[in-house]
Amino acid sequence: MKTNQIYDYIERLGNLLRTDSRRDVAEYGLQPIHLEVLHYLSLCNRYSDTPMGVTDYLGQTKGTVSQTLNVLEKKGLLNKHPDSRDKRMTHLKVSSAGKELLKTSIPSPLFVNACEQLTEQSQTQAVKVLQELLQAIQHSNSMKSFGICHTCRYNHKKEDNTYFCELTQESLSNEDIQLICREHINIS
Amino acid sequence: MKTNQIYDYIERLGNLLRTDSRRDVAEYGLQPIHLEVLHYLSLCNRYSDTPMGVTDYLGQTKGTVSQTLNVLEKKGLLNKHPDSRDKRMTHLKVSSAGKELLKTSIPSPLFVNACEQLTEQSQTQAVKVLQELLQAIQHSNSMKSFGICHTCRYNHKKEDNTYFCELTQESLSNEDIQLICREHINIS
DNA sequence: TAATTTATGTATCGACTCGATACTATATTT
DNA sequence: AAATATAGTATCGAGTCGATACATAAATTA
Repeated sequence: MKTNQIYDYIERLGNLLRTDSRRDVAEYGLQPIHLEVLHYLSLCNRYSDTPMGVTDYLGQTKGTVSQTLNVLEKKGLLNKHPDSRDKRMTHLKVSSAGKELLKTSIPSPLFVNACEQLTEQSQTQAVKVLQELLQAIQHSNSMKSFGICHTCRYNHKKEDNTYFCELTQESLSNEDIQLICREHINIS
Repeated sequence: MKTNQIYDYIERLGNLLRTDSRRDVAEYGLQPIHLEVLHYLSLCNRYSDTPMGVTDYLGQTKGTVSQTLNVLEKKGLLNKHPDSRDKRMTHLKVSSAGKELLKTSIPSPLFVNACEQLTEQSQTQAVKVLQELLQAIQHSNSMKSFGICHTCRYNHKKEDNTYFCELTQESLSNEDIQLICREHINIS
């Protein structure tokens, strides 16, 4: 069992990335959490781009998330769009300024420098191992997985090469199925 | 290049661990950062157990660290010992209550659950890959490595099987060389 | 030796996160 | 139609964090 070693490395890496992120976004008057929210919103699908989606993903309370979103909106990094059917819901779209910020800050320059030093083989192994670890954490603690449609139980490929979600009963495009979803449940 | 994928996984894992840690230590009236400080102090050697050591490790300002340490001292999780030679310095020792807290909280139950699901081979690979990644980050950004003596340029094994640090010019015991050091510089 | 510079650490302030609580409004269920 | 569940907001207090200013001790230099 190498639990301790692995934990220490993950904790250390997470700390370094967070510290670096703090330094990086300070000039925009932002906090690490703001960048993480934008990052999530840039990756998730239309079922998941709501305050509750962010709440589930980041594991904070909805009140906290509400405040964070207000900051992002005031800074013009985010736009709110009321849902047309369910008037309780709000969809959150990253603005062009927000996308610009993400482009320069994620992945952090610190991290890009480092990854370039690794061999292609090491990188492939890293992806595999990290994915395995993340899935183990999510599965053994019955957490939401926030995966993409490709690995989701609800996703069906239709004869015309488009996709269909059994949960929402909606067709999904090729772009759709590459986004992460808060309703995602692993196939296996 | 899998930079984006690897970054996303590390960020996600770091977030999950941090969120879990927040929930975990809340009942003691603590924050994630407090546990991280205690964790560091439980792993570092006598050259590194000072407020400046913590400052370098966590990448915060010394003012911030000073406050954090006061909280830990007030809670009885930490004791301060003035250095006998250099009167500017203070050594920080985790108290027995602090050690007890660490034992139950690190690694987090969430993480232990997950690691037990991984094969021995996966764990070995994880350690290897994460170590490689961490070293790449530290090296390509000329950061301090905070490694243990075994991998340090300053460390020499003597004929009687004890160790000697060329930097501090002091003998080191078998226990000493398993602790992390803020002066550590990789051999290679 | 004396003066200067550097290093360690503390104190205080303002901006901000975060959770808790209370609240409104809309959907859904009974 | 009434009760309940869901999505989101508003506000408060405790606490992090960086910046600035400050005190003391050590190291360097003149």
